[in-house]
Amino acid sequence: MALFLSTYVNKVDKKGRVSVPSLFRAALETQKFQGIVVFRSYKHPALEAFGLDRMAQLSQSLDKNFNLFSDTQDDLAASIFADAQQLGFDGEGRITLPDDIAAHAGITESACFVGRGATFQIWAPDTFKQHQTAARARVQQGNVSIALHASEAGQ
Amino acid sequence: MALFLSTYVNKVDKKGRVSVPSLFRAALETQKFQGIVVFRSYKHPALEAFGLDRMAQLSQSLDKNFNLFSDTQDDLAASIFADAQQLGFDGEGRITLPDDIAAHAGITESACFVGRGATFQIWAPDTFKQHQTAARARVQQGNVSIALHASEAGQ
DNA sequence: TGACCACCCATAAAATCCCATGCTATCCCA
DNA sequence: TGGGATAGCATGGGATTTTATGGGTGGTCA
Repeated sequence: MALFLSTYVNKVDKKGRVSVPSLFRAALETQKFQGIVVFRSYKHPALEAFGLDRMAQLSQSLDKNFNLFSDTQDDLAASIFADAQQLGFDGEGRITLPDDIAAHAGITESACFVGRGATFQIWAPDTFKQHQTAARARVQQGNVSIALHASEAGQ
Repeated sequence: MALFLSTYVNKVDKKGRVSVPSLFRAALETQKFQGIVVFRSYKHPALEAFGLDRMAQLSQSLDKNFNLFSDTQDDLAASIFADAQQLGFDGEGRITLPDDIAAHAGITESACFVGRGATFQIWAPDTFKQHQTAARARVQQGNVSIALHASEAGQ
């Protein structure tokens, strides 16, 4: 399964193209569709992204557990599928960000690719810097125990 | 499962390369990705490190239920996965420490690899010496419970 | 026709590979 | 037991390749 780590800032050129970081591409190279799926985050001024395989998985899980999800989550899922776009890599491993999607994240000159394990996000660099600082502070203040527990359970 | 023991100090060359101690490499040699994952410690001016397999497991354990909706997970992901870097070994078993990561630990000329069992840490040698001395002093003062607690929590 | 898109090629910077060297610890044999 | 040979490891520097980035071109579809 794909694993996305680290943070990369790449430039967006006049045509709206951005290089997807090489290691992210490597994490997806076993998939049939050479590209990514992107949709607007409902919670942040950012984009959520991952491989097409995972989108198929998400679809299955929602389908199977139809009754288990709340109406809210159901609506969320629906909006995700409606909003999502498949963006294929060009020969150099770039994608072209559609305008509306880029606008939601405030992306203009450069885009920040943020690994989140099984998925990643795309932010405007400045916006992400603020978000990350705040998130790190919250983790330091209280919820470290969860992180340590998960880490110890891992191996 | 990987096991990291003992402490080694190795030099960082002009290009930012450091040899990973041979026994640490041996502990990872069964893994597909020949290299390590490194991220900034929350508690110390040091780096946390382990194999990619362990990171994948951590990702899975956080990801079990397609939890796109949890705030806590959001913060954790932003501070662990986004911060982590995959550093591959070169032909001689070295990694290249990125500047920002090295700066967090104050590493310049040499790096100190500290085995911690399933994981290890990377410190600036002097900083680690002080840290170790301080920890020992706490024990000598009789405040054993605090010392033990600190040690268990991720020193 | 004109906007858009999928390919193709060029280039500079950065990461990676490759080979050489010295040191140390280990082995081997007299 | 001593001393030379040997193998593994850390280290250094040059060469090569990958990556990100920029621009061009021809085809496609409205």
